[in-house]
Amino acid sequence: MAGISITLPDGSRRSLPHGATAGDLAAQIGPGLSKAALVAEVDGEEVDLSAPLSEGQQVSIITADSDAGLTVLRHSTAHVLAQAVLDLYPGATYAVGPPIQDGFYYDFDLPDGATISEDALEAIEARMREIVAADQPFERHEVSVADGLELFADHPYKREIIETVAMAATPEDQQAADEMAAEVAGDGQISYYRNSDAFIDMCRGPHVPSTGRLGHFKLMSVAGAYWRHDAGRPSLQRVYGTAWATGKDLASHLHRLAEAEKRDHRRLARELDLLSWPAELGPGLAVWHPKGAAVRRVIEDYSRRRHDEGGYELVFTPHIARSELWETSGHLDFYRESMYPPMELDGGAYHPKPMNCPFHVLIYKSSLRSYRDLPIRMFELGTVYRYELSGAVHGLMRSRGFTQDDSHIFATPEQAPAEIASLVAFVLSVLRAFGFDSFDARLATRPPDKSIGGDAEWEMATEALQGALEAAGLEYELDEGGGAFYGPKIDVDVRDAIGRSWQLSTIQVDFQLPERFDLEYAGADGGRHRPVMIHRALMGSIERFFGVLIEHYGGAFPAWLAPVQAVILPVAASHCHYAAEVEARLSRDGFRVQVVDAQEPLGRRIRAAKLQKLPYVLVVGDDDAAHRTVGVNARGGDGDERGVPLEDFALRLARDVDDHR
RNA sequence: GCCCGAGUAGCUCAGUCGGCAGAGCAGCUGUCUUGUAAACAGCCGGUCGCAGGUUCGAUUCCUGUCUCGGGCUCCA
Repeated sequence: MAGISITLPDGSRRSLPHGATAGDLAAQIGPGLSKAALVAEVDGEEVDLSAPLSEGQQVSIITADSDAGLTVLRHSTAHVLAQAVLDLYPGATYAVGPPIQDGFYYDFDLPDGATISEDALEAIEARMREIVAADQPFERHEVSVADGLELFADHPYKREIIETVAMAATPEDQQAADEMAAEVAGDGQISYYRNSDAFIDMCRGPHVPSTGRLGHFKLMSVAGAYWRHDAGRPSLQRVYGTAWATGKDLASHLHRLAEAEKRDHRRLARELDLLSWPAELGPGLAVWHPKGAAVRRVIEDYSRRRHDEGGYELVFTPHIARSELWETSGHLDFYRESMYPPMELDGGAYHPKPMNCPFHVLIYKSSLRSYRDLPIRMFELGTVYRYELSGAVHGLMRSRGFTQDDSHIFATPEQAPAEIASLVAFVLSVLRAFGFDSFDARLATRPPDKSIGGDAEWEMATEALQGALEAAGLEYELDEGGGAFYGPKIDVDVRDAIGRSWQLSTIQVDFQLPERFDLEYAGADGGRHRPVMIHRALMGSIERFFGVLIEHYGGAFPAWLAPVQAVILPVAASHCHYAAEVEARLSRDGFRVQVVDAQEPLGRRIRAAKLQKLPYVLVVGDDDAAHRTVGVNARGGDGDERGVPLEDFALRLARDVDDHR
């Protein structure tokens, strides 16, 4: 009897009877794999386990251990969510439900504008568990476009997807169609999955064999979302969920979320008295309390010092400027909706600045520059104001007023590559100083449609950025066409202590502003030439950087950053005098220390200090006063050290600060 | 800006099916004088986010509005 022969990922071959499916193959390989198998990859394409195999194919069985398997699992769970919602809300219709990071969502439109409340999630989840318990098969079917339209006659969003995919006429349609194809099928056929008499969903697939394979999920939240991202289209009810391969993975994900919530900088900002957002100021505007300001000062001082050492010159510029400046710079053209409106006075219109660049350009233009002067590196902690959508502001991470650690480098085209190369190293060095050691970078290249500058310039700049990334040994993603219209850029994200990614740094080459402001330098040939301008924000904004630092450290700042480095606790009132002496001694070296007098029991004061997450609690009593020592209780240490000579502690703290611990 | 949800003491949160507003922590005062994560007692503390409406009466119901949270969009 003739069979077929297929190849496994390890290169080995297997024979199977005609008509055998990927599921049969998994079963032949072993019962463990058969049980774990979710879908298969056949000649590079993911298919259902029920798909028949044919001669000569490359087949690998995908389980939930892989990202691909997990994605399928989440996608299938989204289908179960849709089934449950359509079941529980008669008349509801569904839009799209893709897998996303950590889980999935599904968008619904409920009859009469009804909404799904968070309280309803429990009931939906319960229905989902029934569907899982019923172990319904995901059966794949394919029909023609016409039949598909009929099948989904009651579901306008699905019909729209079919129509968009099937009838893409213009390139715009084609783009929309490509996006939606992920939800459907291809090749003139509409694929859908049926997992009970009552429920079908259009989908390209593949899916797990049956709902019984799912189960480690949890519905998380409800939100509004527009159909096809368009504010003019209906607003849908989006239900978010998380799904994992095992209960253990799910539990650890939920644990991570709980940890992240504990680290939320808005919560810690209040608990540690760092800053607040008075409603009186308006959204996205914070006031820095003394303790937050103390940390900010360390951050800024460090930044200034590094820039001094790096050959930058510090500048200051005002917060508002005439609208003419913003016309010249082009901001009023392409950035107006993010700018605060003008203040009219003295016959002029003044806008708060959304960026510092034009000011630095004017400093450059204040005199004729020679090639001998270049590169000129200007640095400013420049506060800018941007009108962010009210729904977009988020603590320190997204605010309406913030201070950029902003640099603009003016260089000859020949100097630009070396400048860029040193910039990447500079950026990483400063970020590392703040305890970040894991980075993700993106190189964004020339947009295909419209951009300014010559091909040679773009190529030079892009190569320089790329070379800089490689020289720094930084892995990066290529964002083809993702650059600004005025130049290519590198964005650097840092990973924090619990693995989350934050965009901080950006290095952008700009061919535009030098043109717009007609910047020149006198070259060695005596002729006038156009300099290249490089924008660079390293921390991005001091506010966001501080927010990321708070969450990275969970509020437990290393000694060099901590707003209070040590609190000094006299055991009893009789030790207050010595405590003051210790305070004076440590303050003399510039340390940030505080005495808390003995009006409350020692244990209570220790607890209060610990809750403030201070690096050191120093306890001083009779023995210490007699021998000029301190009792040292270090954060994270096991227990306390008694009788530490005061001078030794001062040295230890100094070392911590030097080493950025 | 849009969708959903929430605003009660400085903080975390109860509560009022429309009828004098509650706790813990924090703060203050007193007692205690303390050696490594919460001493004891008492006190203060609220236009129940704001403005209208309905009602004999609104913190509670309705409308509007502001702020916050989760999303969409956008971004440092």
